Amino acid sequence: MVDIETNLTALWVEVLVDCPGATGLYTYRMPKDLAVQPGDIVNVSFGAQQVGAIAIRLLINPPEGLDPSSIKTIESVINSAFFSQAYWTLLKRVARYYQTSFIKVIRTALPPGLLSRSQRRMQLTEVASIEKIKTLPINLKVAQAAAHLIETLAKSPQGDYSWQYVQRQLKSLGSQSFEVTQALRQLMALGMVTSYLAPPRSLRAQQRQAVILTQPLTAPAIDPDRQLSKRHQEILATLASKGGELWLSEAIQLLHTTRKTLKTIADQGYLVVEPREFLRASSHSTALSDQPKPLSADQAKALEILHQLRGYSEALLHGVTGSGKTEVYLQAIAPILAAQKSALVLVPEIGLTPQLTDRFRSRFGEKVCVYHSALSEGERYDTWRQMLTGTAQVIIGTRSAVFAPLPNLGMIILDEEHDSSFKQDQPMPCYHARQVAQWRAELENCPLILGSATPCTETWVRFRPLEQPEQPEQPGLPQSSAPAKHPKLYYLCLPQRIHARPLPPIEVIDMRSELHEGNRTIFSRSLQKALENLIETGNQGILFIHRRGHSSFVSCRSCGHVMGCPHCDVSLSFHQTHAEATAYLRCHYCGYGKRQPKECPQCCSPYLKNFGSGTQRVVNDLAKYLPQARCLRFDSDTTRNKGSHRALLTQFEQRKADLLVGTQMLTKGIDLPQVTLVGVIAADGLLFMPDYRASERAFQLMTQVAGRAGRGEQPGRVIVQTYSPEHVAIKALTQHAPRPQMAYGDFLKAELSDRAALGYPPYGRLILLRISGLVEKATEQAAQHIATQLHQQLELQFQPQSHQPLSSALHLPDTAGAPYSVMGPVPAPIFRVARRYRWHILIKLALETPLPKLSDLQRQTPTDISLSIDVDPLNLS
DNA sequence: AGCACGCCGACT
DNA sequence: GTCGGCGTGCTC
Repeated sequence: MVDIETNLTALWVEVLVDCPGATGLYTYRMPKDLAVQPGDIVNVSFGAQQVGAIAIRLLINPPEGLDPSSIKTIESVINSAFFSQAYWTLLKRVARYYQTSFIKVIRTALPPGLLSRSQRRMQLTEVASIEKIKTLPINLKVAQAAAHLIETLAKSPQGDYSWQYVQRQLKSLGSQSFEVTQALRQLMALGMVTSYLAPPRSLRAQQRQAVILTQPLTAPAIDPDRQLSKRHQEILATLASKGGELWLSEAIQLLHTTRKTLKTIADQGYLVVEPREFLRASSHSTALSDQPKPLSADQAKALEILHQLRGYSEALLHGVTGSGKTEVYLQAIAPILAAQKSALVLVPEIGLTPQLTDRFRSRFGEKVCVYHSALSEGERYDTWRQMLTGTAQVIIGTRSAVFAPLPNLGMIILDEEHDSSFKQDQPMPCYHARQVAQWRAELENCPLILGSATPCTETWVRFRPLEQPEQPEQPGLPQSSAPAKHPKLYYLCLPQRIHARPLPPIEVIDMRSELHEGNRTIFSRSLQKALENLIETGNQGILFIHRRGHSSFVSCRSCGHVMGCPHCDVSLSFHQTHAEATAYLRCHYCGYGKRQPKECPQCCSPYLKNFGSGTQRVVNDLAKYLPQARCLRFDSDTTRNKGSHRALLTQFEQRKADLLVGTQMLTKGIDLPQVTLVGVIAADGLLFMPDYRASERAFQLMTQVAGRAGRGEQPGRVIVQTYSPEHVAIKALTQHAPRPQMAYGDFLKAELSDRAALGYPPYGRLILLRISGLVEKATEQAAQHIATQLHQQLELQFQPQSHQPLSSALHLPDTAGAPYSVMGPVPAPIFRVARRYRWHILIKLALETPLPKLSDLQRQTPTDISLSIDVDPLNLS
C-alpha cells in the first residue's frame, strides 16, 4: 500500500524522460488534480517538446540547487500503476545484464507510441507559390529544395506533413539536409509555410469506416419531400434490422450495395459514414472444436510432471519432431487457465506457425491473443490493454512478447527454444527471450517450459549435467528426470513420435562421387529415383535449400564482374517471383535493390549470368528433368505478402502440388502429414559458416527439416546431399534413426568438448562490441579508442593483468586462468554494410568472472559513431 | 531527438 | 562589419 501521508505531501515527482541523451532523473511538479505514483507512465513537456516519461519517485521537498519556479508540471498520466514489483525488477535486470539504459529497456517493453512525443509538422499557406520562389535571389539548390517542399506538401490533403516525412522525401529527391532547413526557413519568412508542434496524439484503438443510421431504429421517418427510391428504403430497413450500425465493408456485402449508393443515401441525411473505434473482434472465435487428445505414455509422463510444478521451476521438453509437444503444452496450460491464471507462449515467428496458433485458438477460443511486432500500433495497444485487465488468457507471441504485461502469470512456454530469432541483435538491449523468460519465471514464481527437438548447447548443459564431456556415458535411452543437483530443473523426454511412427532414415549422398561418376546435375541419382517414385506413388515431398548459398549472385560471363551492392561489401542477390516477372537484384544486408541491368556495367557485354535464387534454380532444373512434377516455391520472394505463407501451405495441403521447394522457413513448425520425402540439396552452405556455432546450427537445422518427413501414416525418407560427408554434423545425423535422442546427446558431447577447450559458451561468456560509422577513418579511430577505454575499465574492475596482444580474427587468445581477454578491434567480417564501416571487439570472459559494467563506453563514444554492446551474442558477424 | 546558443568563414 | 553556416550542449 502507498503511504497516504507521503502521497498527500509529495509535491514533486522525479521522472525518467524518454529522450536520448537525457540520462538521469528530472524533477516535475505534481499536478493539483492528479495523484502521480511511482511507475506511472506520464507525459511531460521537456525542452520545446512533449515526451513520454516514467515516474520514478515522489519528493516532499524540491531538490537543492534547482529553482522551483523553473520546474514544470506533469502534463498528464498515460497509464497508471502499470509496473508491478516483479515486472520492474525484471526490466532492471535486463538493463543491467544487457548493458542498456533503463529507459531503452522500458521502450522495448512498452508498445510503440505509448511513450508518446510531440511531432514537428509543417503546413502550406494560401500564399505558397512555386513561381515566386524562382524569382528569389537564393542559392539554386535551396530554391530547388523549396520548390520540392511545396510540391510535396501540396500532395497531402491538408497540405500538412511531419518534418521527418518531408525531410525524407526531399532527401530522396536529392536535397541535402541543410538545404531543406534553409528552404524551410525561406518559405517561413515568406509566409508560405507554417511550422508547428503537434501535441502527442494518444494511442487509440483501430478506426474503421462505419455506416450508422441517423434516424431512430424503430420508425425510420421518411421525409416525404425527399425522393427515396424503394431500393434505398430497403437498404435502410435492413440496416435498421441489423441494429442500425454496420462496418462499411460488412454493409456493402450484407446489403448487396455499393459505397456509392450508401454515399447517396448519406447525402440525403438518412445515414452517416464515419470512422468508429474498432474493438478487437472476438469474431474469429472458432467453436471450441479441438478436444484434448489421448496421450502417448511419454507425453502422459511429461504432463504429469508439468502438472505437479509449483512456483518457479524449469522443464526442458526434449521431444523429437512429431512427438506431440504442442498437445503437451495445451494440456499443461488448461489447468492454469482453470485456476484463473494466464499463460505466455513464446514462439520463433508467428507467421511461420499458423498451425500452432490455430490449434490454441480452437482449444481455448477467445482467451487466446496473438502479440508480435507485425501487429499494427493500434492492434498492439489493444492487446496490451487487454492483457492489463488481468483476466486469464493465453498470449502467443514472438520475442518481444516476453515482456507482455500479464499481471497473473501462471506459466511461460518457450517453444523451439534453440531458435536464434529469440535473440535480438539489432537495437539494444540485445536480449535473449529465453534468458528474460527465465528471470521472469523466477520473479513471478511460475514454471518455465522450454521445448525443442534440438535443444541448444547452453540449455543442454543446464539440464543434462551428467552428459557433459568428461562424464561416463549413460547407458540406454535417456529418461525423464530431474537432475539431482537442481531440484527445480526437470528434463522431460519424448523419444518417440506419436502413434509410434518411426523417424525417417537419413541417407547421406556424397556429391563428389556423383560428379566423378558423371552426374553433373544438382540432383543425385538417389534423389532422382526418390523423386520419380514420389510422383508415381502420388505422395508429396520437400526440397530444402540453404538460402545464403553461393548460387544467387549475378556475374558477367565475359569479364567476370560480379554485381555488388554500392553500400555494402557483398554481392547482390538475384530475385524473381516467377519466370515472367521482372528480375531484381537485392542486397540482403541493407535492402538496396535495382532492376537486373541489360548489360554488364563493367564491359557492356550482354551476357550476364544469373543463377537464380537457390529455390528458383532448383525449380527450373526440376522442370527440365521431371516436367510432370508440380512445384511450389516457398521462400522470401514468394511469401513476402501477408498471408501468402498460409495460402501456399493450404495449396500444398490440398495436393495442388507435389513438391515444396524452400529455405529455412520450411524448418519451423510445419506439420504436413502427407510428406514422405525430404531432400536437402546441398548441406555444405550450412556447415562452413565462419562461426563457432556453425556445426550446432547445421545439425539443428537438418534435424528439423528431416523431421518434416513421415509424419503421416506412410513412412518417410530423408536424403542429404553434401560435398563433405565426413563433417561431424553430417556423421551425427545418420545416427538419427535408431536412437534419435542419443544421437543428439552424442553430437553435443563432441561439440561441447571442443567448446570447453576453447572457452567458448557455454564454458565461457562472450560480449561483442559492434562499432560502426559513416566515415572510415573516424570509425577506426573510435574503435581504437573504445578498445583502450575497455582495457582500462576491465583492469579497474578485475585483477590487473598483462595486456593481451591485439590478435587477429578466428583464434581468440587463450583465456587459461585469466578472468577475461579482449580481441580487437578487428574489421567486421563484412566490413561495410549500408554505407557504414564496421569494427568488432570481442570480449571473452571466464565463466566465474562477473559481468563487467560497460555502460561508460557508451557515453564516451562520439555521437556520429554507433556502439552496440551484445552480451551473449549468437551472431558474430 | 530538437532546439538555442555561439564561434567562425564569406560576403556587403 | 554583418550574415548565416554548422558544432556543442541542454532540456526539470
